[in-house]
Amino acid sequence: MDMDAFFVEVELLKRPELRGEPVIVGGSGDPTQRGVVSTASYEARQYGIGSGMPLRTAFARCPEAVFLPVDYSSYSAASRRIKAILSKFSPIMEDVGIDEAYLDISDLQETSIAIAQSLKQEIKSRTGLTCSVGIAPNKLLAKIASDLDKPDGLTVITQDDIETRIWPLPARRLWGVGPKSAEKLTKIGVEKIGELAGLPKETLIACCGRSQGNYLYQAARGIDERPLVTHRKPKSIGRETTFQRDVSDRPTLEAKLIGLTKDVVSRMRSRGLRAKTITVKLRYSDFDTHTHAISLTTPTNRFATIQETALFCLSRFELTKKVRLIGVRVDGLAQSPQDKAVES
DNA sequence: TCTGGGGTCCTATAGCCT
DNA sequence: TCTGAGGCTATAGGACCC
Repeated sequence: MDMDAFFVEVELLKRPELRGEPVIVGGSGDPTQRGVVSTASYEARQYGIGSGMPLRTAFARCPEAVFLPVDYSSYSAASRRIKAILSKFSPIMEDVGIDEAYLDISDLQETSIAIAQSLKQEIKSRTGLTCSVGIAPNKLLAKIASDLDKPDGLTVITQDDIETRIWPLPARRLWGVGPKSAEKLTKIGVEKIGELAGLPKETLIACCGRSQGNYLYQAARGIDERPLVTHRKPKSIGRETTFQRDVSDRPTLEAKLIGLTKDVVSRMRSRGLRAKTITVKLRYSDFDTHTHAISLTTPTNRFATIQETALFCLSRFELTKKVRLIGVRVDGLAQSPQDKAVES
């Protein structure tokens, strides 16, 4: 299940008079500031505007569009209501970000189509939002199916449909094939998923590496044995921010880093976690991006320690270029001892 | 004037150990 | 004692996803 133009649709619930207009949700909502498009309404997409595009570019393409700031907390609230509805249909649910989920309905009595229809109906009546559903034997195919008939779609794909409906699609439509891999595949003459399926595994491994090569070999045949992951432990927590204007002085970077670190530590604590490794990231004005990391001997949630470590990581950077982004991230997460006791 | 912010996973390399 | 293979961990970078 994949929500349609999710951020935009949630905004339209608050501002119904905007329906039918090109609406763009992204950044601070000010297209003269730095930021990118999170979601564009279907009207805005007609101007060639899509996710990830700089807001300034979107504005150049469609100055009459309505630009709105990202209001993450209201999307989270809507997401929670939707996930609650979904989980009533099947307890075997995998969350995929804020607006997607996989449901395992293998063991249910009703037909898949009937389940999908009532699920769509219930989401629509309870939240006013539409979604698109893909029904298939595995996650890979379900994901592609959900995308074939957007918005408000319902698509069934079976093993027998692979040659006729999957093979004609561009390889880029496979999960895990982004711009770089698509480019590599083009170089060996592959545009469509069907062409991928025509190549020996060794060729794909030579092209894309062991892990992705094996994956592509299976994926092109519609094979995907990955189970649904119903419970996930966080592996890392981070905060990063892009300055409105590039920064060249250390004190400004240090002050911002301390603020970001406070935020990270408070999120760690609220989840009862300690971290072993602290990584600081800088992106320079030319988009060159570097990190420095330090691992502690023992995981901690102590602010002073994490801040000191982050500042030390920052001190290892040479500031020969202006900085556009700074971030801090912690990983090697472990449950805090007292929470462990509570848990067991 | 380009290019967010939250993440996960993979790969390459270097150092250390057996 | 020397050399090399292989495993493991830490680090850095990069691709990708929503």
